[in-house]
Amino acid sequence: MTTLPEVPATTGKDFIRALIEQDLATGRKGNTLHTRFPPEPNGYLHLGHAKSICLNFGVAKEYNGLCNLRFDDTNPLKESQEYVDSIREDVQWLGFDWADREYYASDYFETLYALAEKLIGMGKAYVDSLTAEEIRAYRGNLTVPGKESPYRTRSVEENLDLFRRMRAGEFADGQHVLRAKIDMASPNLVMRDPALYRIRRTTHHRTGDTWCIYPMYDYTHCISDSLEGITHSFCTLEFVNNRALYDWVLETLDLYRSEQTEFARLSITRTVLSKRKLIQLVEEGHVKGWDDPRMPTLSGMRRRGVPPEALRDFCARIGISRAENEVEFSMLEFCIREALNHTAPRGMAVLDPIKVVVENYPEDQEEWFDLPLAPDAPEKGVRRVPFSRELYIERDDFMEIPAKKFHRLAPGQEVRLRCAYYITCKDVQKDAQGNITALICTYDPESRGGGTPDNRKVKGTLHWVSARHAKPVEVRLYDHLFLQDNPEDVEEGKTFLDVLNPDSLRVVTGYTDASILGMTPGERVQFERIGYFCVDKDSTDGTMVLNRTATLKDTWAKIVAKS
RNA sequence: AGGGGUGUAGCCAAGUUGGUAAGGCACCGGGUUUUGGUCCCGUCAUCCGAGGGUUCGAGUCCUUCCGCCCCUGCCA
Repeated sequence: MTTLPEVPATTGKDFIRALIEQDLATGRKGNTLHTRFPPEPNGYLHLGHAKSICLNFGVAKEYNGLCNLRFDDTNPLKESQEYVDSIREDVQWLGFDWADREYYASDYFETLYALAEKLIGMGKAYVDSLTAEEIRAYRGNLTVPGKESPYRTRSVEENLDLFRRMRAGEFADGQHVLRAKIDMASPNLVMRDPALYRIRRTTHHRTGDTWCIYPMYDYTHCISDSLEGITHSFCTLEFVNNRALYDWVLETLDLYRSEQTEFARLSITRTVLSKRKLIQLVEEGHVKGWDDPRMPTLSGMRRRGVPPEALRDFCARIGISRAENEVEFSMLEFCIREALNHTAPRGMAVLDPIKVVVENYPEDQEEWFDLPLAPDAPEKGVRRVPFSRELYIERDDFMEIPAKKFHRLAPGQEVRLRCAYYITCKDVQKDAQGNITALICTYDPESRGGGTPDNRKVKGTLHWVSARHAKPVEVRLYDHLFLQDNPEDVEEGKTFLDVLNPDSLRVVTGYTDASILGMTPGERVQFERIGYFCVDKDSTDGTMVLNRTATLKDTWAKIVAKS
């Protein structure tokens, strides 16, 4: 028997997985894949990060490699422990584990500093004393090459002395900066003597006041990757230009060559994902916090009731490529429903009640019906729901003058109450203003359980709640935060805030049976014919609060919309 | 304008030595159904940003052009 060389089946895979398989097959980067997820702790993680997390941790898992969690904490002005904590929680919640490989760029400050001195010694870095404005002016622009700083020719000794004194705190913020000596005429602006270190007298959330100089991203990231033995360093497309510097630093310093590969960042219709805009939504009070269920943050979606597997599935479905993209929100919605359909137990609740009086049902009688928790898996058991003479059904499940194809309740029409009885509407009661106050119906005792001996068909099945047993709950109905697909696409003088959806949150009182009250925060339920809901942490002993995670697909609404 | 990236259906996205356009979402049509949910089946690119060329044959090779995105932080 002959063993043919393994030909990596790269077809159908995204370009990153194809790259990995090839590298693993050729041994070009060794035999163990090592990636990292490198967030800056300056905000909460959102859907865009989920794509990166699923990529980095995902490929590590698929190819038997490792993925580190590394905080890119080089700018103490914007970073804080609060963000570190939320990030750790969110990555874990998404379902990934970094074991003991939790690193911080700040762990490498001492090494980074030593390597900077080495660069100076090699004549590859110098201390510049130009002001920030001057540096900007000297940089030139897209078409005009930059000019060299007059301080570019300082001796190694002078540079070393100055740099050490920068560290020692002898200078004011902004007085000096350490720059790489590369090429002020490079067509790639990133290579025009980029800053490596700046002076910043700010307390760092981890290193405290140990340092008053902090390394820049471009210098820190590649070295951190290298020190951790990262084989593949994935980042988004806006860093393509920075790759030249990433490679320059590692090559010049003769360090292990981690390799950067870029992919397109995620954008989704009806939402914004830029950190700046997300912060603005929170700070200006357009939402109630980072974990507001309308936010595209992982904490927001978690609170909304979105299961982590839905997000992982979503990331798998959208794929990875280098083309700019804007994924339709419906794709996410599909993944959420798909995950919830299999896992959320069923229940019944009426959100906009109208009373039904079953006039031939004994006033003092009550009975209990079994509602399957999972219609497609009867073995999962049932929910016992009480039935009595007076019930609530949904207001829009009744039409006095039924529209075409409307097969719910209407005068003279018979419908099924889910798992209970068939009822027929006999009369409509109204108040002085003409508002419907109650529907007088009769039931067919033969239809107990929702079917009849004569196998008579009814066209509609309605959800219901026994009025006497109904428990009020606060229901928060969420809708898109923005009115248009692309919230950034606004006319001159307007911003994304001008297209905020004023009805993104509607709070109503819903009615359900007592079994629902036993649920605890985070628990999910599908209210049949309405949608998926999740118990909110705002729930108290007195009132339960439910967040609507997603509606069910509504074919009837579509028919109505068309006519 | 200099450098870089990218263009396959409404959206995402496969397509790796050139051989005659995967899959998913959405949409539309039909079936099943005690959720107008789920599930099932079917339709949906004579065409791959545009033009020219090479070839028996091109989304794939060559060439010209066009669109969109990124880069002028002591942010990441």
